[in-house]
Amino acid sequence: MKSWKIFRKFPETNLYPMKKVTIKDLAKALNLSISTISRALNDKYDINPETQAKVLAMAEEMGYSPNPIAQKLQNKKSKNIGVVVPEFRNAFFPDIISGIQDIVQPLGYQVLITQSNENSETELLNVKSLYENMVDGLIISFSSGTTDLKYYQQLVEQEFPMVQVNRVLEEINTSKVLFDDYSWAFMATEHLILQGYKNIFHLKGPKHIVVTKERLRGFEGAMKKHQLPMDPTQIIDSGVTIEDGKKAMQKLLEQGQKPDAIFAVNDPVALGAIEVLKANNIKIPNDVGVVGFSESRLSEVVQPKLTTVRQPTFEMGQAAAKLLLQEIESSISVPQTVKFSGNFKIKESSVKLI
Amino acid sequence: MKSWKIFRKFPETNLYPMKKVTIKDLAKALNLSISTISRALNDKYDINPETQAKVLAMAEEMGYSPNPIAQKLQNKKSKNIGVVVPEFRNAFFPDIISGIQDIVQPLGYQVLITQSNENSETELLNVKSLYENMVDGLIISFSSGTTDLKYYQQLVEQEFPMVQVNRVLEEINTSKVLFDDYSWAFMATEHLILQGYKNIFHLKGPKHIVVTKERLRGFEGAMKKHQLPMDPTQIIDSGVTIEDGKKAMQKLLEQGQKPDAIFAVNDPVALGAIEVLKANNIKIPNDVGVVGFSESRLSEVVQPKLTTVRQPTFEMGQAAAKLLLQEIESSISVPQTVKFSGNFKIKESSVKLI
DNA sequence: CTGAAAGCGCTAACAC
DNA sequence: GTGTTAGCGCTTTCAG
Repeated sequence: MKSWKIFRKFPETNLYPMKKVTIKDLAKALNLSISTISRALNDKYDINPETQAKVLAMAEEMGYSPNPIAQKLQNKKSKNIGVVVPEFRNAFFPDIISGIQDIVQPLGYQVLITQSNENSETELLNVKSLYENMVDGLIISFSSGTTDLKYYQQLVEQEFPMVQVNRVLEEINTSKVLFDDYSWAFMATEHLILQGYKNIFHLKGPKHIVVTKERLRGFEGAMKKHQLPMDPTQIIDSGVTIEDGKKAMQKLLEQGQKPDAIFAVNDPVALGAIEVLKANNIKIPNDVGVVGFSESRLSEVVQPKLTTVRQPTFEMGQAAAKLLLQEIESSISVPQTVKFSGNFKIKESSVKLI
Repeated sequence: MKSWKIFRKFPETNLYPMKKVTIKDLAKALNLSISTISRALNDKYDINPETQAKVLAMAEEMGYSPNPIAQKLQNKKSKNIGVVVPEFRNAFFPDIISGIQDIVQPLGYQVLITQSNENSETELLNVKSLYENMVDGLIISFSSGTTDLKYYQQLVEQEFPMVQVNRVLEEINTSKVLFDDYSWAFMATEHLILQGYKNIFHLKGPKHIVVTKERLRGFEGAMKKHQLPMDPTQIIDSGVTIEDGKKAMQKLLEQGQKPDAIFAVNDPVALGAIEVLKANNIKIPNDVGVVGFSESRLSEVVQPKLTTVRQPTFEMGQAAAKLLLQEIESSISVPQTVKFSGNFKIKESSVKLI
């Protein structure tokens, strides 16, 4: 077993490589007690400035750096925050994470990222591990299939700082950062309607995800507002990947359905649909208009360019981080919900050419 | 300051929520010494099976789970492994991470992921934090600009388990997991040549990255083999993003250059080039052929579909994890280099239509 | 087979 | 101002 315990002494320098230097070593070197060292290092009020200067100098010289493990054991605080996301194959969560880091790093917090592959068990393991490793708080976005909330509920009861982003579970009472999926799905659908499309189909995402439900609701709302006939067959179960989009579109065509527009739950699904449409020689946007919902950077690349709702992922990450820090650093904290707006990128896929 | 110290007692259950239960509590409950408890929990040889059974049962009942922080402080082992990547906006590193998790999780290791945004300072912070938090080993892929290797060299000297993937630094003597960029760049270029393209340009990546150099070398090798004239102006400095590709292509056209094919350092750059070509009404593949190098899932989406080299990212992650575990769990370990092969996806962008 | 005691590196009363 | 001491939760000698 090669382990941390191996520290070879280098005769040339007579130094142990890297941080073997502890507070004790400093104490010995300066003929002071370890508590004095600790006080100096932590800039306590009851330390003689001169002593402190000496200690700091020596610490520098000997390359001292504190052992965060020992500090955690003592303080029950780590200056680490944990992040749990279901996937990062799309740009969505990576961007959120960047936003989190942007806020948190300047304040000296370290971000530990964990990915659950849309698997609830892995997710639970990740959360437990993060928690037991004493992160000061958690930013979490749940996997699509998570139903066993016991552990999470316990964390909440215990007032463990936590905020949910995007893949939110209503039942868990923490601060939440959301995108206003309803309104923007409404708008996206309305855009199609205003462009003259009438027989609009929605390729729907996984059932239990709130985001999915909201986008569906937005779709239905817009259809209703404009009194377009709507039939359950216009809502197609799909998923979140290009593959899912392909399958859904394929099935739709095989069943002889004739949509004149598609509102997809997200961009990858929209792209899958586009691919199938193109393969079947159906022209976009003239035969069929398509609108997506950004979760990736794909919309810019596909031809025709995809009309889509852009979400401020980076800012959502920032918001989540701010809420979490607030909760970590203050004793009272009421769960808040922040809902973000996006913007609508109208491109070729939904504007008929004359 | 809300902190870990807050544990409210729930009168209904008379239980402290979650793991407040320590080895001590178990000892008290069973009237045994803490060392006996520890032995039982750790399945030591010198424990009475019956005692052990009792302890285990009680641990279960009281919902005991060990405090990993305390264990680390004692053992200097954490069953955590740290991962440092420069970015995860492309699918490349996420896929590698999935591969790592695939190997490591079944063995009870937890993966701590860290992202440096191509920033060497953040990278160093991440590594330090991971190291000080006593991960058992590190899988690292360096940022493009990293030049200060002191800290990393120290880690190596200290025989801290470490393996490099993809963004490798020659000077750092650890196991390495690589893709055979040279051969596949060679092959990609040769493919263009065999398709009849002659005036082939290479959109090159960032200078100091080995991967970039290897792909350039492959390009040059193939050109030389087929005795195609090659001029320094055929090698264009670019970057790694779509934007970089656009700029490079734009500049190239503005300078009046007339390539009949492009070999791009990666897919995003290829896509950028394609976009500019299309905008200038240059037909792909007939006027200009394009080949990329997969680092994303974009190649499937663009039109025309992009010929590209696919890298076995998941497997590379697995390999890195295996090497690292080997190093962690055995005392002797000679740095090894594993070089992966990929496969070549020939699509529309490089096959002239007749 | 089990218990007592030391110690991992650090912080925080409590003395002086 | 500084030193002494205890203790965070755990593992590991060392006795018995």
